[in-house]
Amino acid sequence: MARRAPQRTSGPRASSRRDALETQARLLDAAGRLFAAKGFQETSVREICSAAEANVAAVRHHFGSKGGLYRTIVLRSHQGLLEHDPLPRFRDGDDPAAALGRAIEHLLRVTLVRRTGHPYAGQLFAHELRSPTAALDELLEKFLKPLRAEFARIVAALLQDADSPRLRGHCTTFVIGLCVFHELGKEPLKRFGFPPPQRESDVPRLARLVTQFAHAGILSLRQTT
Amino acid sequence: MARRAPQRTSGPRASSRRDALETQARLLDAAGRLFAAKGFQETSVREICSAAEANVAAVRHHFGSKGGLYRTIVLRSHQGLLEHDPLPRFRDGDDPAAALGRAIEHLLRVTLVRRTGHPYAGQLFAHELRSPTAALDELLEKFLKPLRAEFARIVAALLQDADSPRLRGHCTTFVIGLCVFHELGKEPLKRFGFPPPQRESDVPRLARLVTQFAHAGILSLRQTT
DNA sequence: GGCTATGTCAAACGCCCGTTTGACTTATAC
DNA sequence: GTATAAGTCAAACGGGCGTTTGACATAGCC
Repeated sequence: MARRAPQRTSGPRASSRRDALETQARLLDAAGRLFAAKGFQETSVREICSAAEANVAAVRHHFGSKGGLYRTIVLRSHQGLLEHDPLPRFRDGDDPAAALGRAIEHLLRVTLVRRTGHPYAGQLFAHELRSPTAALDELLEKFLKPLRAEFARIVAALLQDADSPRLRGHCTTFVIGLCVFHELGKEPLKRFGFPPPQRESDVPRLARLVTQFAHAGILSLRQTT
Repeated sequence: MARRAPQRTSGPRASSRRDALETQARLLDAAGRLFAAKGFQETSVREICSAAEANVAAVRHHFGSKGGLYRTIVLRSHQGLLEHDPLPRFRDGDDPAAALGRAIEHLLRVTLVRRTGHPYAGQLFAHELRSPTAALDELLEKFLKPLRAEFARIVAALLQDADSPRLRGHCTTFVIGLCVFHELGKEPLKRFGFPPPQRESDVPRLARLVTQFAHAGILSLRQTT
């Protein structure tokens, strides 16, 4: 059971606190990129550490575990999202149609485009929608719940007298689905020649189409049987 | 390196061709259920064989590999789908609004409800949409492509003079997204208190809402800027 | 009878996974 | 100077995975 002593092959390495922060940063960067591209389950610790030029034990040392690293990334992405792209608030008296347009453009943007401050939030979020894990109810609670509530308020204003919990719920699901499907169904859409926009500048055009479509849909449900 | 001889613990088992078919059937049944519930990657061969009361080697013997078993299941599900729930065809002269309603109800039904003849097709399809693998382009080609083409023809008829490849493509994506999102986003929807219908009898009501919403949305895009 | 093909089984193979170990190096505190 | 804490590293641990092995049992055929 005698453990062979590790043999130093290269020269001595620095190990100050500053190096530690750099290692953490490299791990966060590589892991964020890989988790966003392939999801938690499909990304291995060895893969992350290889990309980050770090030792596998660094994950445990700095983040406790693979899950801890992932949680850190999701949390920071969400934090960056809140800071750089706050959800536009719909206030009483605002034009609900305009608010719908703003909310849809916002959701499409943060879902599809790599934004500074939270470059992977959209893809991480999409992976969580696809297959939520226990560790990530937090994301649903902190991000998706307020987002859905915001859409629901706009939808309620548009439905006017026809508003009811059931109808509002369905409409809200429809609108969010219209936006999120572009990311969720990205792969099949690509294969059929309709790749969702990835550039900032292409979002408004799609947002206008979705908004017009959704707005007309909601209004039509005011006269429902 | 001497391999210990396997010791028979229970009495002799029959091993006729009829038994073989039964074993295959048990494997297909258990694997279909598990693959549909958890996806290919997250389901292990040992798990399948345990549920099917079969030996792990049976998978290789009857289907070549785990992938072969999965391919068989996807293929049979698609076959059953074609036989039991053929896609309603939109013919020239049909009312496009009615055709849209039929197509939407069809897609919601086969996606959400466990149908006899292909009980797992919808969920298997959703798993493939989430994370397609090379082995399953076949499903996209055989099922999703004709489906999308059918929706596209209905959309084109509804758009009338405003029809263009780009607008038709977007509208088609919107409509399919509206239907499929109920399955793709099932988990979050459940957590927010809006579980998608699982019973046959609940589908028409949702289908009517989606159809009205989508119909109004498409018509509104006839006057686009 | 004997022969072959087919099916089943427990056990093992080889690989990859996340995690852990313990020696080593360095920065900081006393 | 010495002790302590922090960081890095190669190597191993323990377990799950899909797959493979080879003995054994049975069915159909000569």
